[in-house]
Amino acid sequence: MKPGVTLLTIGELSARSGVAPSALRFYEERGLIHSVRTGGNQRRYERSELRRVSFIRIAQQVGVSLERIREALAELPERRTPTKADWTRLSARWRADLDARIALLERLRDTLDGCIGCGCLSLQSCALYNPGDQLAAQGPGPRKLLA
Amino acid sequence: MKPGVTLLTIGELSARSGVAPSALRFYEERGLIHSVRTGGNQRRYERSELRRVSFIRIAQQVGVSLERIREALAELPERRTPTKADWTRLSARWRADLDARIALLERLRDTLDGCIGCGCLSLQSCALYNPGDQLAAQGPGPRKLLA
DNA sequence: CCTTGAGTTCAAGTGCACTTTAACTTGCAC
DNA sequence: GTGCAAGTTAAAGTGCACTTGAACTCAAGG
Repeated sequence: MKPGVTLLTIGELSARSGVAPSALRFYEERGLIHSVRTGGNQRRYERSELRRVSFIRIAQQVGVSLERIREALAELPERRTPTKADWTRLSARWRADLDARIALLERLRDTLDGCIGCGCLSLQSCALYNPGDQLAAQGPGPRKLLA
Repeated sequence: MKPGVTLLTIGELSARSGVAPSALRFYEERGLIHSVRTGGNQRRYERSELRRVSFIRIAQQVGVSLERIREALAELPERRTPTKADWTRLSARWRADLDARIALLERLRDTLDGCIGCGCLSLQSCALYNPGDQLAAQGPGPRKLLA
């Protein structure tokens, strides 16, 4: 066994990432991660896939859809460990989005208290709910939350 | 017509809140909002319901589930405009949660850049992904994201 | 060898948050 | 009083992110 070429089984990747095997297969189906196959058709994962999986989970935690994550990961080299430049590109792309989400959360936190005194959370005047009618204009549904 | 008792139709509430009528009926079915009925069985909403709807949408934007929102709203007086104390209670309840979500987002934003240099996003060492193994221990699935 | 736990595929099922459809009724404007 | 947009219900459908089940194969220890 050549050192450094230790591939992970799906069970091992699952254990190390905390993601169910079924979810890992699902991610692969959707093109978010990749595997090589053994002679007996079993999946084997390179260690770099662990990094991808962790990235997927982190992004999900903050509400990014799998499709958006797939797009982002598609810009990383398909099977090789990403370089500094790869991560920098991805980071820059998402920064505005993350900043916006942070701002929204902070507004909610700060305004929940603030509104208590100001009679807020009435649509006409609430700066939180109605920052330029932008939110309402985007239509209903959780589908569009990060659009 | 007594002044101050202007009830809203579902269409009006929809227009003012930016939430589809079907969603409003759905919220009512789930006990998040309430209506009174006309002789002909049509819904009429008090103005205070507008405040509830806006609250629902804001909370959804930051990833709170309808069930959690329902619980929160259940602590507000069912049909009456909430008092300062009502909002304060609700705000205090959610504060820790919101703070945690903000912290996670900020960590992702700051660490995405940081990890570029530190070889991070490998599960062993990444403080973002693995703050005390807490996230992984919570199991997979977007269902539990805010549990 | 043989057992057994881990892995495989494909199809169907689940939970959430709604939307759509169909068939029907109300209520305001003229 | 009549027309028609806006309202009503119940049931089925949709999109996302998975999970579960059935039926089967692989791989490593005793």
